[in-house]
Amino acid sequence: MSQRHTDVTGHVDEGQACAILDVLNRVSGKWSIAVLIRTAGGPVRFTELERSIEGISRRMLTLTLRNLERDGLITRTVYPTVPAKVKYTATDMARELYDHLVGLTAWAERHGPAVVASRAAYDRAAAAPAT
Amino acid sequence: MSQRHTDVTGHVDEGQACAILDVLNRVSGKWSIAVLIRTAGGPVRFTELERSIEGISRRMLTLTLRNLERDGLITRTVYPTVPAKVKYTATDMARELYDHLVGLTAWAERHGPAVVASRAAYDRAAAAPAT
DNA sequence: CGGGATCCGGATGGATACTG
DNA sequence: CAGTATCCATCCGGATCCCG
Repeated sequence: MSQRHTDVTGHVDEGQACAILDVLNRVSGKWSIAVLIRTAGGPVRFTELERSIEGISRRMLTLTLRNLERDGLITRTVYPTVPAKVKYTATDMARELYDHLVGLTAWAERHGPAVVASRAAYDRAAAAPAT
Repeated sequence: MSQRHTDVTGHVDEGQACAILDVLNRVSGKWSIAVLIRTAGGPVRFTELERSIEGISRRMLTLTLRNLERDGLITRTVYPTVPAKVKYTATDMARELYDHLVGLTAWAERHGPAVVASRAAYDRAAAAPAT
């Protein structure tokens, strides 16, 4: 993992793809990023997340939190009060990761329209009869 | 899409997550990145890809290429020779995207071990009996 | 050679009812 | 409040056969 992945020609080897794919799979879940965003600013409670994420089910929120916690991207803190209280916070590692993801957003904003257009054109061509 | 997604406090809104997720889903396929890497250097033939990607099936290669083409990330060129010949090349847009993905690799290399460790610790704790 | 069509299994994600 | 358990729909990816 500490070896270089590019040679003098700038060519990239297969390991590169694996590394990228690995981190990608970690956050490519439908809700992972939403959770990361909301926990990056400090501790947030379960219900807070459930209400703010709009559309997420209890189950998916739990699963997402579990996976992120497992990977060390968020920390879970339980307050043993009478009505149980749990807060989640993104770790520094996660915040750093998120910064990189923001770089992707820049790309999305620059080329998003082009992608949409390309897609529309492609679909139109595919739907076009032989005529 | 051209609006800013962060306010003065640095807080991020929901649109941000959608934008990231959008581009993420585009390349999070199991083979997309592998194809992108190989086509970034110039035109590559279908069979070339099939042999170099090792483990990919004809179907998945086709599907991956189709999706990337649809999104305008690769261009497809058909040479109407007797045995049909087709070449694929990553577009500039795709190369730019790939550059951002490389940034994620840096993160993966820095924190990969930590993630693996965290995961192992988590699993060990989960497997531990009540004793 | 470069695909398309079909079938299939596993993983992913959603809805909801139940619980400490 | 913060989950867990269960059931179900969908999608992704693989294998295989067929076609121009």
